[in-house]
Amino acid sequence: MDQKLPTIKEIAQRLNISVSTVSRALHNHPRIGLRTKMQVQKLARELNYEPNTLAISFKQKKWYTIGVILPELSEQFFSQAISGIEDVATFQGYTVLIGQSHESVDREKVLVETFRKHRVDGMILSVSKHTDQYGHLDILDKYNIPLVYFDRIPPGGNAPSVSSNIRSGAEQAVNFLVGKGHTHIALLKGPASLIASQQRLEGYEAALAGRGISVDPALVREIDLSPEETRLAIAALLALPNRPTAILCFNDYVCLDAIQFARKEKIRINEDISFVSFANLPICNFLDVPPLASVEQHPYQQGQLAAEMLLDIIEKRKPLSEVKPLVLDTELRIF
Amino acid sequence: MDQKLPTIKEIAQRLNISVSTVSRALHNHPRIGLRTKMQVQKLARELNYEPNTLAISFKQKKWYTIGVILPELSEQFFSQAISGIEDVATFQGYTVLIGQSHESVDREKVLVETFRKHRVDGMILSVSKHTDQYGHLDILDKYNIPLVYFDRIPPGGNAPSVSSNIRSGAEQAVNFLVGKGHTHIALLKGPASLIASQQRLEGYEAALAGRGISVDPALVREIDLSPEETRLAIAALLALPNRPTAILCFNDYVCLDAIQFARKEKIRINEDISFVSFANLPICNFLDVPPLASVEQHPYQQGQLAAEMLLDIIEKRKPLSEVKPLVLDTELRIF
DNA sequence: CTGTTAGCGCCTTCAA
DNA sequence: TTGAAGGCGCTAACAG
Repeated sequence: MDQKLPTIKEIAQRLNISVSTVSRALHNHPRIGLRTKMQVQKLARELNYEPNTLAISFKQKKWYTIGVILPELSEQFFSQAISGIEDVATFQGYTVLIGQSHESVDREKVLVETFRKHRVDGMILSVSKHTDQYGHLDILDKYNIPLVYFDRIPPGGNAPSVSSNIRSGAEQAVNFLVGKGHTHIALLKGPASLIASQQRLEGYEAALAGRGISVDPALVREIDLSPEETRLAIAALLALPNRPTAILCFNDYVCLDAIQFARKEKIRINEDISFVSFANLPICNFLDVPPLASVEQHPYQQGQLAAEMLLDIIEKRKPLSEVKPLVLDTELRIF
Repeated sequence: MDQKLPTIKEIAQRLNISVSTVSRALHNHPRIGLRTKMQVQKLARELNYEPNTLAISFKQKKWYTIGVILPELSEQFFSQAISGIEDVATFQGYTVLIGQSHESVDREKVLVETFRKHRVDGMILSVSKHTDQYGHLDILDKYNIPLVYFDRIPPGGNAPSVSSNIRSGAEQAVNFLVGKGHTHIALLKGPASLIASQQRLEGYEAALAGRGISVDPALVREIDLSPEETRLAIAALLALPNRPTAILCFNDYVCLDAIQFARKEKIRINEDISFVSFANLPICNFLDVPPLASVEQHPYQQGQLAAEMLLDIIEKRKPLSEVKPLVLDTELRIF
């Protein structure tokens, strides 16, 4: 039983030298006797010495850990993102604490508090879809805990963040549909609390305007992303005197729900009504009738960039004033 | 800027008492003056005092964190599991470090080492599908770091673990198919390194034997779960003089791949060949032609149980000798 | 080149 | 009921 791990103190005693010498030898300090250095390192190896990270964290008031709070890991968008975050963090010697808000503001608050109390060095967070106040996040500033928003970012402000250019993504999608001859295009936009909802609308309107098509407000439905509201929205759209011939969905999950409901109403998918959405999740590849196209948002890369941004701040490689929100271009994946 | 967080030392100074008194007052130590206690707690509240978890971790050699290593979070089975783990851990005051092996043994090793060096209090791990040696895991014993295997458990031994009764799940599935009139049932079993592969085979054979159907070895294909091998297996099965009329797939992802390939070969899904699989992932609900049935494995609950088991060990609520591998019953979800 | 000292924040004997 | 002292493992400023 290696129960007790060796400490530098032990090494020092065995070698009859001081702990500081051991510490320096272990760190390859320049002005240290070659002989002693060798001795120390040899013994350290023999004893299987490993620095106690807990002690180091304690001393340096830094625990080389970042906290990541995402709404829902079973959404592939977020699970791919966490991979990107994890890879970068690991590479830079950090570990990743994970927490899911499950779209609950309360859980989000609790998680932020927990991570703060655990003194993580920084956080990456996608706000829950119900988050419309940000006091629990602003507070992190006071504690000097850097925060990078990921994908779902709060309105206004220019806090550090990484997100995709949803507006142009929506334009790409609508232009694609118009190119296919559609003029009656509906939009399932998300809840007002997510600025990405507004951005979808802007892109949608801009694209239509660019093609000289007027916006029919009846075709724009706000939903909370739940299957139920999606169902209602689809029902409402189908009940319209002149139905849309295409629907741009908030994301692939909404799209799957929408397709399912539409199918129940005997709509022939991508014939009677064409579907286009956001995210381009792997799941789409398994559908026999996927949406016509989906806006790729590169979650893995976004995760990487968010982690890099956060670590830049933590390690002070960049002054905070130089850290700008990062907006990534999307591209339309056509099936 | 609250830059500097208050410490008990500060409180002590302001109140002209000793740190030990403060410490005790904060902990509601029995023999402490009511007046002093009140004073201390009041000031603590005013200063927004919060114990430094880093210091406490350091002192107690315990950092109230567990490490979880899973193959792939974008597989819903594992992302649901992590939710269960997270919920239990959070509830008991622990945080969760996450790492994905991405099915690479090397990454798995690195993660185990990283977490060990970070002195996590315990780990939960699903071995990668290529893991066939366990030295990197056995070593944790020496360091007194408890480990609970989750779902993918190593052969033999009775290390603490939580997994489903795959054998009986396979029986359920095969019986279901036999009930539908199938006698020619193929099995896509997984790699030999996963004991769950063998368990599938056992259940498959037992069920067939029970129904008086002889096992045709040509119908049992070992695959590594990659789409490519799935494709080859399907091709091989279709090339058989008398094709199977049903296929039991290793899990839903394999099943989706299999269905996709079969469809390309003009097979009518669940008519020419019926498909049944394991996991019952949410994704199945979005398929217009899902497998006929899928063996529900309750990943969320399994995650919870694994976390509870691990925390029982960590907190020594149970002697290690009493911690037995836990095998959960599955149930067949019919679509 | 190496040793001594002090301290990070907290808890826990041991004394008073 | 309270205080003083020591120590967890490591680093770093200050001395030789």
